[in-house]
Amino acid sequence: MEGQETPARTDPQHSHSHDVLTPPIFFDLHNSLFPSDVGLSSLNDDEDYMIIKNKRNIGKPCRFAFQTRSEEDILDDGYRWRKYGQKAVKNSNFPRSYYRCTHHTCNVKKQIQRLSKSKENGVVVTTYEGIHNHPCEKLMETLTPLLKQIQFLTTSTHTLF
DNA sequence: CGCGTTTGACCGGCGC
DNA sequence: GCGCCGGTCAAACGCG
Repeated sequence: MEGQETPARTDPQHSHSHDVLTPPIFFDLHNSLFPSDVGLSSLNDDEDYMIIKNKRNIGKPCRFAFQTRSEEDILDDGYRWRKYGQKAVKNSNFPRSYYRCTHHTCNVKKQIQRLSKSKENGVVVTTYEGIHNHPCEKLMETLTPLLKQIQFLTTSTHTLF
């Protein structure tokens, strides 16, 4: 077929690229924000982010989360992760997976949750917890497109720190 | 054989 | 106190 004008596939450069949809939302110890609830709440009432407060997270390291759109669940952030759990969550068709950084002495964790409710099909919520105490393995060039998207979104919209 | 995933058990917090 | 729900453990398994 040489007249392929509208193949059903999405856009080029895509299959394992992630388009960043939201700026990273930071969660610190003081205002007790839960990024995983961001994904859940946008699942529940299909609305904007609903901030869930007054849960105890004393001693929890800081977290941040953002959404991307991709066919793949895992976005390559340059670190190596080992999966240590997967759970079905309420009001979601897709399970949530739990990853830990493979470096010993580094206990950074992340959650990956795909949301399928509402029209937001193919949106993945990635939540990071903690700060790496070792350098990234991959070259920075491979991460630059992703970082540029995040930086753009951070500066062009108002975020809460 | 080393390393990562899978998967059910387990556990602790929270609400009723 | 009990049951639901989310997070973690760990043994078995898979794969290079």
